[in-house]
Amino acid sequence: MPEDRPRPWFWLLKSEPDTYSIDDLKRDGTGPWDGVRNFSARNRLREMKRGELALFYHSSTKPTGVVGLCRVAKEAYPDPSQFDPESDYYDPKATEEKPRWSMIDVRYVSHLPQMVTLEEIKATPELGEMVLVKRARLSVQPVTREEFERIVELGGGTLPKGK
DNA sequence: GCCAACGTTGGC
DNA sequence: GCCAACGTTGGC
Repeated sequence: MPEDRPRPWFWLLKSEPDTYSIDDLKRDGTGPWDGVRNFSARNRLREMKRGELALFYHSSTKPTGVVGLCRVAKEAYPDPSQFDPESDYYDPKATEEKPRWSMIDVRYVSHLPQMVTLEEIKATPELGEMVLVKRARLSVQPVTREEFERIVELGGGTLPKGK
């Protein structure tokens, strides 16, 4: 995707629902997106702008797929768990002066009326170039506007207006 | 639970 | 800077 494409950009965020589900985010209103320990995913987090929309994807469940929408509530800041030796996400190479890992906050927007499964996405020709299909393991991904809108449509949802 | 794909580390 | 070894993700 060209870097000069106009804002807003669109995103896909993966979470295991056993860890943090769309229902958890709905309950919380705004939630932390932390624990990312992969450099490309982190770099994507750092590109995300407040107000931009993301597809909320449930991974490692049956079936996997997009279940709803959220938006960036707070842009990237240092993930405190990297400094905490007690945390699963502790990184001994990170220091307060030179943090390695970032997190964002996201705000709940909506559930899609129907989940859009990975199977469905793979079966939709216009979605064949999605990062989700091409680089399955990346947990924070860019999505084109067209892909975003197509998935919302497949899920029977409506595009949220404004910020 | 398996295992393919792929990201990261570290020796050279 | 390459690449083998190793670790992790995530669909199935």
